[in-house]
Amino acid sequence: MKPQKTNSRERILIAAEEVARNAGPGSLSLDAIAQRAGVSKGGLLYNFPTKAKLLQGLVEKHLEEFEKAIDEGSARGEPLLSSYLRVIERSSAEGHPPAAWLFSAIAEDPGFLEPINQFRGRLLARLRAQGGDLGDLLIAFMAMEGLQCMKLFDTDLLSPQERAVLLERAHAIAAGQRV
Amino acid sequence: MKPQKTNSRERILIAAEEVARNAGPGSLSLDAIAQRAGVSKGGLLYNFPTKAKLLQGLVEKHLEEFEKAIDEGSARGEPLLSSYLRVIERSSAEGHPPAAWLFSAIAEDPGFLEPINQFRGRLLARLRAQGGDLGDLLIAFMAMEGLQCMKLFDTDLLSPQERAVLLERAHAIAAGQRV
DNA sequence: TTGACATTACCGTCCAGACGGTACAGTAAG
DNA sequence: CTTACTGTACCGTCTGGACGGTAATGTCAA
Repeated sequence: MKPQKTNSRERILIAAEEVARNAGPGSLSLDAIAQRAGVSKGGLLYNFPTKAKLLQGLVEKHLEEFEKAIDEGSARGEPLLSSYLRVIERSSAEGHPPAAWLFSAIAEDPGFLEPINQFRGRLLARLRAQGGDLGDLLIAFMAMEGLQCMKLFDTDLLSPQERAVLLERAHAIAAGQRV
Repeated sequence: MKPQKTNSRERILIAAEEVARNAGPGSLSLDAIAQRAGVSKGGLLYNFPTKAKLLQGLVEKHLEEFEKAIDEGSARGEPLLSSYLRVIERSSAEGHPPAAWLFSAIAEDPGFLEPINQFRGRLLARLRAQGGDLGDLLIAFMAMEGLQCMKLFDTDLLSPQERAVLLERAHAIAAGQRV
């Protein structure tokens, strides 16, 4: 036997995302996740003692990845709004998996939204602190929220050209920011 | 006996919204809805033969209300974007119940999003047809989508002043449209 | 006017299945 | 001896939905 140490956690988290995406958020059961992860149910519950902990793990994982992606650009001296824009842009363009698991989490307990909302609140606070025209900032920020939301709902209202126009406009606004 | 005819349907729909809001989207069970609506489970299933039909009823009801609210302003010669803006504004300001039931519906079957997405697609098409600067239109539209999404998640990232600034900006953009 | 019957609009109970979680014995690697 | 599991068996609960009633209302012929 080859116990893969604690990176079973990662496998389980990824399996959960896949199950939610393929079988629908309503079919995100522990059995299904365990099977997909190639782990016994006992093993799953060894890593995540409850379903709530597992969902929390999903939320944290995604928040960490998102933050890392933003700080990456920020470290390169990019304006924060531009970093945010770029991350949204990339995840919006790539066939990135829509976070179907989020719907499971919210259905289970709307409290899972709190860390996400806090994260978004902190991000907006950092943006506000960078100065520039408030109206410009807000409309660009909210438009990006709208884009992300569209992705979450797996919709594509905008044509590629339109998305390009929108992002160009947002980038122009971001360029007006002080770094 | 006083069978309240078909307006039991309405009562059930409203009860479902309340249950989802109060007990959480994960607790939206037929029993809970029936109890809240003051109807037996059998009675509920008489009006909505399956849970899916009930959720479909919720989607349709909301889409109808939304469309009515928009057309109301449109009939007064308002630019379409302004109507849309006004509806979002009002529902965003009022302590309007966040549509927690939507999460139940999506968890049950992501297909429930389709009529909603189609509706939004039609709305955007109508907006495009009105002319005006595409970048302006898109950024205002997406910002409103973002606002609506925030409401759905029951978050309030923006202060009242900020929301005012945002809406003023959006209205300015809408004013540039031909009627 | 009245009785017969059909329809409508519900009631209340029951059930099979799924789900989260527990318990526990075993096992292989370090 | 501990860590990191596997595998199976099981439990209590909840849920959607099927089903068999039943009272009020509507219809229509005699």
